[in-house]
Amino acid sequence: MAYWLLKSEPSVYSWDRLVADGRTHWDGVRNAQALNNLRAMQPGDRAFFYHSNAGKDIVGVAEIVRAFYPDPNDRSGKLGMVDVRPVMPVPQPVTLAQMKARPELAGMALLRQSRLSVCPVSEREWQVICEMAGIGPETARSGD
DNA sequence: GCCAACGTTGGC
DNA sequence: GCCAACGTTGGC
Repeated sequence: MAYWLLKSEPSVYSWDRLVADGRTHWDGVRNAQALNNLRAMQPGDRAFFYHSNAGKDIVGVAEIVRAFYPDPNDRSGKLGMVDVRPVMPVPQPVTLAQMKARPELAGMALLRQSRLSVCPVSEREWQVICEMAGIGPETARSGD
């Protein structure tokens, strides 16, 4: 199982909306690197849900429930999406500033490439952030 | 194939 | 609102 981080502007698609929807298509990704990350996702993988621009914090944990499949509306055949569902909100949102302050997280793709909207997260990074968020990593893993 | 101009993302 | 850090486009 792999770990990821999904960015979304709350004004465009918020965590609350994902919770209300119960499941959604994670589409609209155009950046080649972000698309590569999407393609690597497998059902059961976990992802932090990060609010960009407004908030700038991790507010929830989501699960990949369907691997990459092509976007039927894309003629180029390159674009695609995965399906995700909410697992749980985090008791303590973790801000970008808090993550920047942790040496263990200095290598994070999120911090190194601010424009990357779909980022990989290492197991170590996942554990550190879960701790900061007030959730046990095993809780985030088993879900529900 | 280079590179200037332009567009976009997202932190500040 | 500004701007840095990209990515993309198109003329040459």
